Amino acid sequence: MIDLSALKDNLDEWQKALDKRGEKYDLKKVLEQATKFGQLVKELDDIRAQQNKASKEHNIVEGKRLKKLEMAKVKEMEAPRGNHFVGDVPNIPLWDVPEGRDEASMRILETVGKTPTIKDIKDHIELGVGLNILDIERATKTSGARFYYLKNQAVELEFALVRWVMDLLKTKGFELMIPPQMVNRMTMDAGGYLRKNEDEVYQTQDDLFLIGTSEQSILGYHSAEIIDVPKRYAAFSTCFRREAGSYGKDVKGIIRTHQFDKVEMFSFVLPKDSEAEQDFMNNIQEEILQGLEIPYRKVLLAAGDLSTPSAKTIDMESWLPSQQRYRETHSCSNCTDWQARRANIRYEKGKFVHTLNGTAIAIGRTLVALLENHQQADGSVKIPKALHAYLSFKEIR
RNA sequence: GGAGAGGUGUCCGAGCGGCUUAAGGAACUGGUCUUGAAAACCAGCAAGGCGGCAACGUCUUCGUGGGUUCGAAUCCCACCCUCUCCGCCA
Repeated sequence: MIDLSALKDNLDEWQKALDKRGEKYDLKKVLEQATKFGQLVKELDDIRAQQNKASKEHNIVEGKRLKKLEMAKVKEMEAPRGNHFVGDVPNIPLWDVPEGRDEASMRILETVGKTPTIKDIKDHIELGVGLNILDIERATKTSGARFYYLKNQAVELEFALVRWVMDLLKTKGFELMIPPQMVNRMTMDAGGYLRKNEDEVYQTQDDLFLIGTSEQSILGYHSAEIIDVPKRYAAFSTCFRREAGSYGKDVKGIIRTHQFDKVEMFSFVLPKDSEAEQDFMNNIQEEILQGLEIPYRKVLLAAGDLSTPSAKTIDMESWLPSQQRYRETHSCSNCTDWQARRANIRYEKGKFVHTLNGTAIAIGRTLVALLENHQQADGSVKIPKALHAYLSFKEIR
């Protein structure tokens, strides 16, 4: 949630920044509605004060009169929410986030690694199926589109990747975590993944939601607490995404699926440290990609591509030979105080922390990049050196 | 899933329609005393919102959400969670 008192002082500036997202939010009206709501709260408080006094004096007649007033006021307050509700406003993009959306507007910050020259490029499906480490067709039988079975060396490879990354993050000062993969409504909403994003998450009949990223459960871990910062967590979890609205996109293969495993980094920091923390996370992501010997580029997302809670997002896009283009495998967002306000996480009384989240490794897409970039002419795949200590084989064939 | 017992401030714990402004302990903070510490004694001590420079005022919060009532920690309904026992289970 955005800071209303800060909004008052920065109305024009914030409106300009928010407009970069390309969505229409009228902050002036948001402020007006919030102010009006604040007045109603005050009026209600006054009525209640009188009413409490009357009850204390056992003044039944006056009490009855005030109760009617109170109920009317409550009704009045329930009505206007909606149109310009402050809770619906996404985070305000930081100053250096470019305007617009999609490829044309994002800023490529850096391109690292030499893209491999491969004759007769095979895509990850052909490679994976040929090596008997991936089965998508049978997953369609059991579960439908956008699911897959990992098999044999791919399974070992996943465990090796997770273990390698966890070891690395431990040395970087992260606490390791395996969080709940279902969270309640309050936790999901604090993260910013309900309301207009609700069709993206799976819901159960018990009003629990399957997490789309462990970001959601880690945020909730410290909700309503005053904590010492910085605090850093590295969490392994399966992630579930409905992928509603992405019909036709990436239908083939395992680039966009309903379920995948991921190690996520999450930091709670002082407001003044959040920019540096994003650099810190980016550096780790680059260390991981370099360790995997995958060519990548670093991209500053445009405002229109930001998720609701994010004020600034930097992606790492890995080279995919079969598509001859870079595709997102890592993402890192500075959510400033937006999630912390909703989850009520402070570093001292009345002062909210900043939260950041970043992919350490997302198995599905990383597997795609690994298979395709390290494929050999005979259909086998070389394993990068960094993982050798974690595996009993140096190639998949 | 079944049966029973519970969920009260940092913790323990009383309260079961208006004497609660949530008793009483413990812990914590300050003070007296002491060479120092402990003990003893005195005082302070929940969080959040709103108004105010402040003193202060006011509202909300006794697992959560509804309801009854002028008035609810207390009564009613639903749900959640914890503990004990049984069943089931990786």
